[in-house]
Amino acid sequence: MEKTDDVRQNARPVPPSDAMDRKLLAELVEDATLSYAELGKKVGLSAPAAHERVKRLRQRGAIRRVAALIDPQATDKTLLAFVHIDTAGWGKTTALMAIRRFPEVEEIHSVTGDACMLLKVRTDGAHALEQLLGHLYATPGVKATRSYVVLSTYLERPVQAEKTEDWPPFDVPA
Amino acid sequence: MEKTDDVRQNARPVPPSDAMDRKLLAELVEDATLSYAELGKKVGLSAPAAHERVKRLRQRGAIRRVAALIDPQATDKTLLAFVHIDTAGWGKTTALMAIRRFPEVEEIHSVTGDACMLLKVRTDGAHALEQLLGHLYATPGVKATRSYVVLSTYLERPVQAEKTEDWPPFDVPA
DNA sequence: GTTGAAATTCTACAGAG
DNA sequence: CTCTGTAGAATTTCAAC
Repeated sequence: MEKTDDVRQNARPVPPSDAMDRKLLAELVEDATLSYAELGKKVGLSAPAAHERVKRLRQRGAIRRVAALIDPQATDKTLLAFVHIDTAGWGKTTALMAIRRFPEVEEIHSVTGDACMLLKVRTDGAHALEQLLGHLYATPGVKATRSYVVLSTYLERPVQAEKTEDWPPFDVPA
Repeated sequence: MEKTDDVRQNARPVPPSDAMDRKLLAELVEDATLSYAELGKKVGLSAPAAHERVKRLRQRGAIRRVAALIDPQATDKTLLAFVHIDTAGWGKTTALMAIRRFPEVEEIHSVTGDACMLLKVRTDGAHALEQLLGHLYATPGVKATRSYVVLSTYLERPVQAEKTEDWPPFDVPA
């Protein structure tokens, strides 16, 4: 009947998240191959209703895209590293941004702390990382880099839909 | 007719990558909603051929899963940070691993360098990050943490299928 | 938002190059 | 190993409640 009596949906920078959308997103993050019938059953919705909401989530940009997550080893990306970069000045990032043309570069962030830029890179061995670092040092404005080579990855997952609302007290873990 | 007369499929630790598989993986990383007909057309294969190869890629584990990539803001994850952790000793990571129960934690790696562990976390603001850090400090073995808060993300993408085979000389970028 | 049915699409299986 | 063509099955999508 009513699409929804919540008008916030049209408030442009709207966070597209009510309880049901969260559940849908959580399922789709885990497995985006589900049919709308299966998806609906998991969250307690009919197929057409699930389809309608997912379509909206896509339109709003909440779902950016659906991607196959591949094993890095399948494409010979055996070495994962985080590279901290110290630059001279700030605006000079445009030259640095050129390294995104290398598929080995997965993330580029500007950060607070004792580094300016932070890269996540995945190469086929140490030599390829060296080549990449060579390009970094050849980039105008790059003063120094510090690399953190990953020994083991214990967890690596895409952005989760769930959020911890009520944080438990500190002395709980272990 | 023949499922396949290629026995290599059973050669266990096979790197699943020939030229065509790479192209398929590259397309599926970009958009996994393509039909086998569309996918085949993009890489120069018929639908059944594309289907057969993709099925193999899934069996081999080259394709781990198909996931919806969502906008962090859609689920109120406005703050991204990388947390370096210094621990006392190494094996004590089991207690630390408990923090994976928080959906805010996206990655956990052990790394070389001046830190032992590296976390990628995405929280709803600074307070939630503080809560998370509180749990970290309350974890046995955690000596200190250094957080790098992300100001801007210029690039963030899943593992790419392509690989740079021939690295260009250093003085090319800019 | 739900149910039911029609239309379209895709998947899977033949045989042939 | 790949292509064309077909049959089957699943989905998406539209209708009405």
